[in-house]
This record gives sequence, structure tokens and C-alpha cells, in this order.
Amino acid sequence: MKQPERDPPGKPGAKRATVIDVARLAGVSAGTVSNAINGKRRVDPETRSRVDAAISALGYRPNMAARGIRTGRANTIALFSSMATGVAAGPSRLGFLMEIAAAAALAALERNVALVLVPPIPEPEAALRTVPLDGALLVEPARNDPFLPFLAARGIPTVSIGAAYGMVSAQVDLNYEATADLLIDHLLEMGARDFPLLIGTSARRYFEVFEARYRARAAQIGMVPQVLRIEERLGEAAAAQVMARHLLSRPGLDGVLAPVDALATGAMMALREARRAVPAEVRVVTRYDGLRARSEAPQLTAVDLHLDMVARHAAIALLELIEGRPVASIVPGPLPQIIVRGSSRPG
Amino acid sequence: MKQPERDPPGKPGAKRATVIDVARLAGVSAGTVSNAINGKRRVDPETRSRVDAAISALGYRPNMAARGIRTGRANTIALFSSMATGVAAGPSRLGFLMEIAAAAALAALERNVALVLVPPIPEPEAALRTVPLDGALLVEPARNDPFLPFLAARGIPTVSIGAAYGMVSAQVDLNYEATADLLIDHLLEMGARDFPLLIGTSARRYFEVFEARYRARAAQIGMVPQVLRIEERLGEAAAAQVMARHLLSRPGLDGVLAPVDALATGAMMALREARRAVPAEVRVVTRYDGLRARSEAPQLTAVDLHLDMVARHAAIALLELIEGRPVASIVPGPLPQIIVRGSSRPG
DNA sequence: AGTGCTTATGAAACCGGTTTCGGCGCCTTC
DNA sequence: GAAGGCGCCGAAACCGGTTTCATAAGCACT
Repeated sequence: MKQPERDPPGKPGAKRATVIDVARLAGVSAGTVSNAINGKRRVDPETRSRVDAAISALGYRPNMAARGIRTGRANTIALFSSMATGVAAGPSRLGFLMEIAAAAALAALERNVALVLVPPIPEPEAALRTVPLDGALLVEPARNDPFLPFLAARGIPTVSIGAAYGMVSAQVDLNYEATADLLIDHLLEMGARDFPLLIGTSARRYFEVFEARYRARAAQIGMVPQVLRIEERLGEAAAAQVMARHLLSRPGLDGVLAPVDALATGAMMALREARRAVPAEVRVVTRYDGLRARSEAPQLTAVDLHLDMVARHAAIALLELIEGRPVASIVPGPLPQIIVRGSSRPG
Repeated sequence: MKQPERDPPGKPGAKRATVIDVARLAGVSAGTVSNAINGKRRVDPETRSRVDAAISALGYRPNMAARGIRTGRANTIALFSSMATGVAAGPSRLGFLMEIAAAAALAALERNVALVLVPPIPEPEAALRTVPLDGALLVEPARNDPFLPFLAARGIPTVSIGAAYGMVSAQVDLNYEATADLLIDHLLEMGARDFPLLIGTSARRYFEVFEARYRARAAQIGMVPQVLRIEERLGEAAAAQVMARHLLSRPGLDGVLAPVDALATGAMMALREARRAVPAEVRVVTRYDGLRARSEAPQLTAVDLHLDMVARHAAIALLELIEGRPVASIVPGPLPQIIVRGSSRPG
């Protein structure tokens, strides 16, 4: 049952090399090998090079479990997603998540830390009971995110991507205000004067921010604010329905502000159904520039959130936090840039 | 620098409980606590319940690092992807990968094992030097997959999703033959008699299988085989170009068999450009039923590969393997089902 | 030569589990 | 009633690292 990992190079029957083996070969003690590797204590350069030689001669790799028992570190961070993975909730969120996951995993791996993926699960307590985690990344957590209490109870450092509700160690700014302004200003520039805001029903910061900016601007220009809330779980189809109904009550509608891509494509469906030309009669814009926005016809104007950079910042901040180094509670993120496409561009 | 994880419930100043604490409270020895937890040795039911009581009273959670040092287990498996994550390679692959990742993570988590995500990296050796892994999942590895030698060298049990090239411990069958037949038969039923096969240039089993089945059927019905190879890295745009050129040489073309969704949508672009009606004049079918296939107009006929189930099977097989239990070298996967949509359906 | 300080190192304790080994009590069996 | 077997358990070794503590060597200074 015990099967210690066998390691090259060398005889196939050999167990994996340990510090002791390295120490013996280098003619030093185990403690010195440890110090040579980790640089916690000064080691004579000459000694160090003997140790290094022994390490590569034996193909030594430290046993992380043994190390972890003293350091308390597991060298793993988790990416938590409270978004439903079901197809119903839409592969669009999966795209969003995956962009972040890939970039975060890369940044972590560069520092020899592994990223573990935690999809939404009913009982995080039970499932993660035996999973050692040094820290957690949370993607746009909802106000009542089920993972937050769990992480707080375990005392796990947590960095959120996008604003959270104060329960995290740090957050990377996704610049919700700037993003909302970018899209709203663009709609206005393109001549839209009567457009609803489509958002989800869950309590997420960016919905709140979009709504606030939308209402503020609407008041400024004397537009009747129209905030349509759609249960995200129901996705595109629900958005199409709500939009279709809304079109009846506001025939003069000339734009749509739908930060969630699935809601935007839902609106597009309704507009096609109602024979409203996009962008000639109605301009449509969304936030997340995923596959969905790009495969719509016409393609949707969206925002480049630089998710890869955001994810990288978040992972790095988290690792700093884990190392015990101070990190700003709000890490500035890259500025969003609008990508104007056919759905809002005249001609 | 040392900051042992503090744990509820109890005084916030308290260190996390250990087996020793549990043993003391239950009035037994540490060894007995261990055996009560892991069930390796018989423990009197009465004793066990005392231990259980002590565990929950103290909120004890075993330290996985300490456990791992003896068991040699890290309780993590990795999902390796050799697919490029860049936008160029297409978010479609991300969707494919994410579906698998989510399902595999879930299946692993149910068994208290974490799934770590390994995006393509230049030097797996270096980056994963200190990342402990019990096993690996490989998604449709190419023949010269860079991860394979690494995994073999480390002696890490590996399960591939879809056929590999014999270098893995086990593989979950994605039923390439059945999938190819499903699509080809469907094209024929829909009256197509002159259709090319669009595949990628990399050495992947499913390209080989599709090509073999395609050629076999073409020979049967007397169709001139037309195999178009497109570098996957270049994606949709390249497919559109190749397809446009091909259309000139075969004006009578009445179908397209493009297993990769990005190649299928590329072909759709070319067809639109050339003013060929789909499905009236040309039927188009693809394999992966992702966002891409569904957001095409008309929607693409595709195959439900039951990726979630495949991923689950793969994760479970891998965990069995890790436990040392025997596993079939080819685990049967769920049968693919065709999803007929507008791109190939008459009327 | 003796004292004090710094630097480099080895020996041993330690981390928190698991596993081995052997002992004890109790029940059969001859 | 002694021998043997079995079920249950405690003591101690063990896993492979890190960290503490003591010491030896080297050097400067008095």
C-alpha cells in the first residue's frame, strides 16, 4: 500500500532521495542542506555549491508534505466560484471564470504554488475538510456568498476579484465605476437617449455600481430610469422575455445597457424578434467581452477588462498576504477599455 | 513568521487541535484516534464514538501535511491542458476545458481531493517541482504532448480524457468512432454527397479517427475525399480562408464536416461570404456542442459528448488508480448523442 | 594569551500524523 | 488449568523536513 514516489535518475528500485541523502553526499548535516535550499540562514558559498551539486546529482526534490508540517504552508491557493456551473447559468460565466483561472494558475505556478479549482458546492465545510489551502481567490462574490463564512472561519487569507463586501483580506479593483461610465458615455455619444439597464437579481457590487451610475446619468440628462432585473440563473431566455415586454411599454427605446453578456444576447434576441435594427435603431452594449459578445450578429460592443492582468494581480497579492507581507486592502486594477463593435457603431 | 492556523470553535488564542488533544479528551492514545478516523484497524465501537465526540468537541481537522508525510499522498490531482489559453487559440477550447474541469473538480472534491489546474507552461519541471500531485488528468493529449514525459518521469498515475498514445495509465473513451459515424451518417441522411473534412494539423487521436472514418465512408459511397488541415492555433479565420478557397475548386459542395467548433464557425463565415445557404445548399456539422455552436446562425448540429460524465469517470478512475485498485486501461465513456440543429436540418 | 564577537555548522528537538510491535484481558480448547 | 487465539489498545518508532541551541573556528582587540 505504501508506494513512495520513485524518482529518476538512478536505479529504478531506489526510493526518492531525502535531505539526509543529500547531506551525506555533500558531507554536511541535514540542517545545513535545509538552510542552503531555503536561504534562511547564511551558508558558506562553497558549502552551498557542494549541496547544490549533490541535489542535482541525486535529482532531489523536497517532500512538500514534510516541509509543510513545519511551515504550515501547503503551497496551494484556491479559486472559488459561487457561480453555478450548470449549462443553465451559461457557459459565458465559465468563459469569464476560465480566463481568470488560467491567468491566476500561471501566476501562482511561477511561484511554485498550485491553483485548485473549487466549483460551487453545497457544503464547502465537508468537501474541503481535508484540503489544505493557504489562501483563496473569490470571483465577484455576492453579498451572501456561501464561501465567505467558511473562509473566515478557517482564517484563510482571501482576495476578491472585484469588490466584495468587506469580508476579505484584500480586493483587486475591477473599476466598476469607470466601466459603467465608459459604456454609458458611449451610448450617449452614439445618440441613445432612452435605454434600460439590465442587471441580475443577486447582490453583487457591480450591479449596484452600474445601477447607481445609470441612475445618476439618467437624472442628469432627464431620462426615465428603467432598471430591469433578471434572475441570472434563467439566463438569456429570461432576458429576452423581459426585454420583449419592456419594448412594448417603451417603443421609443434606442439603446440597451446590459453588463452581463447573457442578458445582452437575450436582449438581442428580443430586438431581432421585434424587428428593431441594431445598431441603427437600438445600440446595445455589454461588459464582459467573451465569446458570446463576439459571436453575436452584429458583434457586441464590450469592455476589455484585462482579466488576465486582474487575475495575476490578485494571485500575487494573495501570495504576498500569505507570506505575511502587507498588501493594500484595495489593489488597483488595470483600467478598462471599451471595444466598440457593430452593435453600437453607426455605419 | 510561523502562524499556525487558528480554528474555531473555542478561544481565538488557541492553536489548532491535534490528535494528541483528541486522544487526551477521549481518554485514548494518539494511535487509536488515528485508527478510529481511518478505520485501518478495528476499534471498539464505544471507543470510536468517544473519539468522534472529542473530535467534534474540539473541531479537530487532521493536518494533511503531517498525514501526507506517512501516506505519501497529497490529496490533489491535476488537470493538465496542453491547449493554448490565449484568445488566439479560441475561447471555445476554454469552454471545453472548463466543462471538464468543473465536473472533475466536483467528483474529486466529493472524495476530499482537490483539483489543481495546470495551464500550458513552458517548463513543467521547474514550475511543478514543489507541487505535490497524486495523479494527473490529461485532456485529449497530442502525440507529442509536453506533459507526458514529465508525468512519466515523476511516475505520476495519469488518466487521459479521450484516447492518448499509450503513455497513460488509463484512458476514458470519448468514442471517437461512434462520434464520427454519427456525424457522417447524419450528413449522408440529409442528402450531402460532397463534403470535406476540416481538421487541425496537430497529432491528436480524434483527428486520425475522423479522417479514417471519413475516408472509409467516402470510398464506400464513391465520394472524392477532401481533407483540409488547418493549424488550430490560427483558428476561425484560417478555417474561413481555407474553406473559401476550397469552395472555388468544388462548387458542388453540399456539406461540411468540421469536428472542431472553431473550424466549423470559420467554415460558416466562408459560406456566408460565398452566399451559400445553410442548410438548404450546404449542411454543416461539428463535434463539440459549446457556446460557439449554439450561437452560430443557424445553430450548428453538434454532438452531446456528455463531458461532465466523462470528466467524472476520469477523475474517479484516477482516484481508484491512486488508491492502488485496478482500473481498466480503457474506461468506456457515455455514448455520444447527436443534437440536430438548423445547420443541417431541412426546413 | 585571554576576552569578546561573528560566522558556519552539527546534533537534536520538533511538527502532527501513521504504523509497528507487543501486551493485556478474555474466551476457547484440550 | 495451561496453552493458544483473538480483539483491542498504548508506547514508541517513524516519515522528511525545519528550527533551535550549542559549539567550534576565526578574527580583532587589549
